[in-house]
Amino acid sequence: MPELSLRDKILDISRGLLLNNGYYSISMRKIASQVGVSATSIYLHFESKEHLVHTLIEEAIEELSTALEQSTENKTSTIEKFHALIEAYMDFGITNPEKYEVIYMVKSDAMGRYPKEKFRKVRKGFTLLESIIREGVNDGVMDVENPMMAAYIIWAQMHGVISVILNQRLDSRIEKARFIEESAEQIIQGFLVRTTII
Amino acid sequence: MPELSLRDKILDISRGLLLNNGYYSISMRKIASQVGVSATSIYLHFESKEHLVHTLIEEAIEELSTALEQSTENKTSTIEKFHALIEAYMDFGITNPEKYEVIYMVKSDAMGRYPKEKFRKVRKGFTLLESIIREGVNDGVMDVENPMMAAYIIWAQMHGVISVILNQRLDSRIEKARFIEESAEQIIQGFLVRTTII
Amino acid sequence: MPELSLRDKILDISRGLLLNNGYYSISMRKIASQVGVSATSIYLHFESKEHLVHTLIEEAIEELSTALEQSTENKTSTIEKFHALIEAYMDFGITNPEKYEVIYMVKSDAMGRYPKEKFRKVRKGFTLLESIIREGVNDGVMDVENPMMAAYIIWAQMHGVISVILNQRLDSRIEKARFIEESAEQIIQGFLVRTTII
Amino acid sequence: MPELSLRDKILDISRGLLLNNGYYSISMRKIASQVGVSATSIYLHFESKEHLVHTLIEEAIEELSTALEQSTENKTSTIEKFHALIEAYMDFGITNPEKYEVIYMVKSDAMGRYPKEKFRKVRKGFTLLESIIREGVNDGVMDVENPMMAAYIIWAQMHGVISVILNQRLDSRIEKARFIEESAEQIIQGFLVRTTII
DNA sequence: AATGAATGAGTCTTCATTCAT
DNA sequence: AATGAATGAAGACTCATTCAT
Repeated sequence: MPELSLRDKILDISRGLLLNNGYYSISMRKIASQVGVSATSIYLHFESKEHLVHTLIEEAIEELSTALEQSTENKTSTIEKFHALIEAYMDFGITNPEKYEVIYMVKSDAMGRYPKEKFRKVRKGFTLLESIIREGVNDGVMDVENPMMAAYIIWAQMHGVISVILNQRLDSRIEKARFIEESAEQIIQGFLVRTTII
Repeated sequence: MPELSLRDKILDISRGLLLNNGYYSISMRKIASQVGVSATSIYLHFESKEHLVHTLIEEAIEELSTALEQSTENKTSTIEKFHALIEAYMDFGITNPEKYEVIYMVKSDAMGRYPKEKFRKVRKGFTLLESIIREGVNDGVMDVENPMMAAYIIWAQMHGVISVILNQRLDSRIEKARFIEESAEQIIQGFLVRTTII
Repeated sequence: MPELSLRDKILDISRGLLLNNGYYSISMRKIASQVGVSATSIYLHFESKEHLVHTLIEEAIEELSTALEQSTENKTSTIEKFHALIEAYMDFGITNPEKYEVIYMVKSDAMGRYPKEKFRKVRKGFTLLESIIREGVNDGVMDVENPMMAAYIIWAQMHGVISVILNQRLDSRIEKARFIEESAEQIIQGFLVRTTII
Repeated sequence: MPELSLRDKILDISRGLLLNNGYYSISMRKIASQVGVSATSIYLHFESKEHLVHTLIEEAIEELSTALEQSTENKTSTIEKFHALIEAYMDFGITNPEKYEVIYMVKSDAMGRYPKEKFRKVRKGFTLLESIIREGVNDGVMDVENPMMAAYIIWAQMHGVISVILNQRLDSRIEKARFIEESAEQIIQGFLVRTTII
């Protein structure tokens, strides 16, 4: 039974607290008190609040990135990869709300700018999507003029769908699972060649 | 040229500051200092920080709501209305970033719950979209099973597109205007009947 | 139907508010808001918060003083006067809690020292008590060595009884009216000559 | 010579400041500045101003309670106990003005209600007085109809005497010590059987 | 590896008072 | 006689951080 290290406990609690209200919603005291240690102890693992939050962001990016890469690994056809990648992204957002939102906190003026070079890793998943699209175009299964643009549009749409769910903006009459499924389908179909059956 | 009233100046500055980090990112002091008055003076116009933010939200909702309604007023065909509504929404988000984001701050646990009855107005624009879709289905120009679901998907997609832009996540190689245009087109096409020319 | 003047309304409200928590418990704003005028308006009648409170004290002292003097006016025997004075004092305290307590606020460091010369009027009632005692000693009905001392003791005892009641420290099993009555009787008897019947 | 702990210093200073004007007269800032620490430091020992004041009240009640109990411990006759208890109460009030007054601050609307169960301890001393009176009645040395009522009257009278002194209302021509002594005697005599020598 | 004590700066808010109208 | 706008000082309290142990 591997005990969570203090460092990881701190990250866990912080991530949870962060969800509510961004950078300002967490305080070293609150984290410490929830973890069950003194506030001072946090400084043994993170040199500042900013460092702590940066770590959080870094790990979330890393995890999302990995999830995206793995999703396509054992897929062969382009369409399958396309499907898998989109599903993986949506899945990550829905099942890891805190981690997903943390990635989108980077912007905040509150904390010192998140180092750009670290942020580049987010683009890895993005590049993957782009290359799948290119592949699809080559294969003749996807109908896209500008693959990079398409990748951005897809990403934006997925982000919108996840946001709506995470922010609990969905009408109660709509079933979450169906909404996700249909949204994904809608996004995907928008970029496939329309095979019209005469 | 009528001077902006102090009340309006306060709202303006607050809206700007709010962009950064939600409810906690603004402070009465910061607002006051930027406006150029004492912190106390704010209380002559707003009874509390919460009241101030609620006012901000209320005004933003009102404005978006109006923009959406007006957008379809002088349109005749369903398709035109559909186009117009989507364009109006995207436009509002892009040209009024602070107001757009303020509307999406409602959720925050930080401030006392935003009164539900006021929030209902947001849904007005939404209902408008839904009814246009129903109209389109009747007219045979839109291919939609569940109009409410479709409306939500459209809304989510638009929100995603706007978010990506407002959060400056767009690659510098992509031109903003084209991105908006193509995204809108993509969203719209996804719900129209595919008139296939054989 | 003589309308209360604004000045008097202010005094009335202030006196009520003062009851709770001394000098700091009232604020010009609260008074103004309860009276239904702007805070500024108070300054048309009182030059400062201190002046307002001083006025309150002055009027309360005046009123108590008058009540004590009148109580003995139509009494003939010394014993009757003694009884009347004690009853009047207790009565004033019980029926005018705010006024009674205001008199005892003088001490407070919070406001500028209440001018001593004005405070002297309190002593008028006191002197009256003392002279009645002297009279009683002369008449042979009161058994007192040092009249001034006796007057102080009587006064202190009455103050204690009133305080206990005003501060709601009385056990609920004790009836207020009986407590007052018996206390008064106890105080009085303590200073009368014991006429022992053999 | 053990240095006073910061906690105790804070309590000491607070008690002194409290004398002036009740709950509102003390401020965390004032206390801190007099103690010579930052205002923040107070919060290391007391979680709030209310908690601080409650502690003050609790300790004062405790101390008075103990003093009263001890006063009668090595006394044998009822009269002795009666004397001792009254003397102890008066003594406590005169020698610990701040502590005495703190006990009587409980009422204040300003702070959150002082927990009733803690306040019950005040009544312990009171019950002691009542039982001594009952004993005296049994022994035939005290002339009292209703012991509880008598206890309240005695308590009220003592409180009056102490208040007069603490509020510096005593005429300068009257010697404090004699006033206390004579008041006590007056109170005591009022409840003893009058042993008349024919 | 961990903590209690300490603090300066900042949080929202209330206060008495002034001034122009 | 009355007020709205304005403000500096002060209120309780929280924060991130440091330091000695």
